[in-house]
Amino acid sequence: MSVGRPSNFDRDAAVETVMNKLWRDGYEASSVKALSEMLGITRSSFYNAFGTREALFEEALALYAAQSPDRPLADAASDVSVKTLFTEVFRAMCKARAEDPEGRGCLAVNSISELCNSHDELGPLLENAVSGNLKRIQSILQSGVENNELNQDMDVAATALAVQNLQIGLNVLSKIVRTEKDLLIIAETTLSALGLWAEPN
Amino acid sequence: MSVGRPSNFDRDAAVETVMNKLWRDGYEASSVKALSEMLGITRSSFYNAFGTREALFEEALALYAAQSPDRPLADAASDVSVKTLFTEVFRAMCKARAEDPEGRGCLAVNSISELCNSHDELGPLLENAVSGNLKRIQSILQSGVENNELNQDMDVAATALAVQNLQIGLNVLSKIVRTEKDLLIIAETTLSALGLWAEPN
DNA sequence: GTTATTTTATACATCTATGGACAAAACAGT
DNA sequence: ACTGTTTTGTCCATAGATGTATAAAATAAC
Repeated sequence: MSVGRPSNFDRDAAVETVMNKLWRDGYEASSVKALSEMLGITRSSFYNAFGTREALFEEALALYAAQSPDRPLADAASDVSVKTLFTEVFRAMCKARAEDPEGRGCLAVNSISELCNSHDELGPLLENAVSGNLKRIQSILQSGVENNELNQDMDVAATALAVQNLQIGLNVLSKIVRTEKDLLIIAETTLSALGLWAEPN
Repeated sequence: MSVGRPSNFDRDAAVETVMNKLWRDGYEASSVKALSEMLGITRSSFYNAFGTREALFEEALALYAAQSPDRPLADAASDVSVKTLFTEVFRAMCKARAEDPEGRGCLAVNSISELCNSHDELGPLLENAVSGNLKRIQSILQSGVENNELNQDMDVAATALAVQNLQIGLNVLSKIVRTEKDLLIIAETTLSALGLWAEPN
């Protein structure tokens, strides 16, 4: 154990707890007071352990990203089928969203909706996450075109935007459309139309 | 003028002011105190004039719906081209979202993201708005199939969900994608793929 | 001018929320 | 035991937020 008085709580577990609350209730609805009480610590310990609420948000978002259903898009090997990759990722997304008993959608998308163009620090952070996501989708599509898996005429930039839009829409709509079946219909209909669905109809 | 002491402010203008603040900052970030100060009235007058914050939210949302770019979907005549209708509505949406200097997206979608599955009264209200929207899209598509304008094989229910998802996604993404051109690319790419874009490519 | 009505103004009590200050507590190392 | 380090607990001052209660003000109707 390191030097100094030992901490009274599990920091990693705390970040996860906070992530789930931010996911459910949003950023502004999660005050330092509320978070501290939920963790069973004083605000004093909170500030000492996490610095600011913004900093903790960033930690929670990083944890979320590491376990998000679209994570395979981030570390995509170049040898798998592009259609299969998208199909599987959207399948996993629909399943995860439908299985969440609280219907919280996606922490990142929720935060974009709440904070972009209104929070000075976190807004730009989320914008960067979105443009990073777009670049990954685009480069996956590009590799599919180069592999001859996708149509040579595909407008990669346009299609990437459409796929990202599908992703964001699904994550919002999953708060209301609560069955995996209906979410899958959205994903399959749109991806099929874009020429990106792996299974034969 | 009616009986009693005359009001000190323009109620209709107040609802519009509140609508714009809710649009920009969201529901929870718009306290009765903040709204009252913004309107230049006391909280006393606020409660007297509007009842509760929830009630005022409903008024603001109704005002928003009446001037929203997707309003043509609500009062669609049955004799216009379905493709043209969707194309024009999405064109107008892209234009409106890009032109908003504050990048606020859509009040309804923002509120769905913030309040669905967390606010007891407004959550269900927004859910109903979404399902009403879906029904309108669906009935427009249905009329297009019956008019032989659209493919007879079209899965109307699935396509309606996909269109609604496009709509919701665009409204969120418009907070980050700030040019009308890029928003139009998303709309055109997706609607074209779904067989719902009016112009030849 | 009196009455009824409605809005406005002020006060109240209570709770939330923030962030810093400072001392006390609990450890590791020596 | 002593030192240095880190966490904890407590207090502080200030501001935001809510909803109600009560009185005062401003009008229309009569």
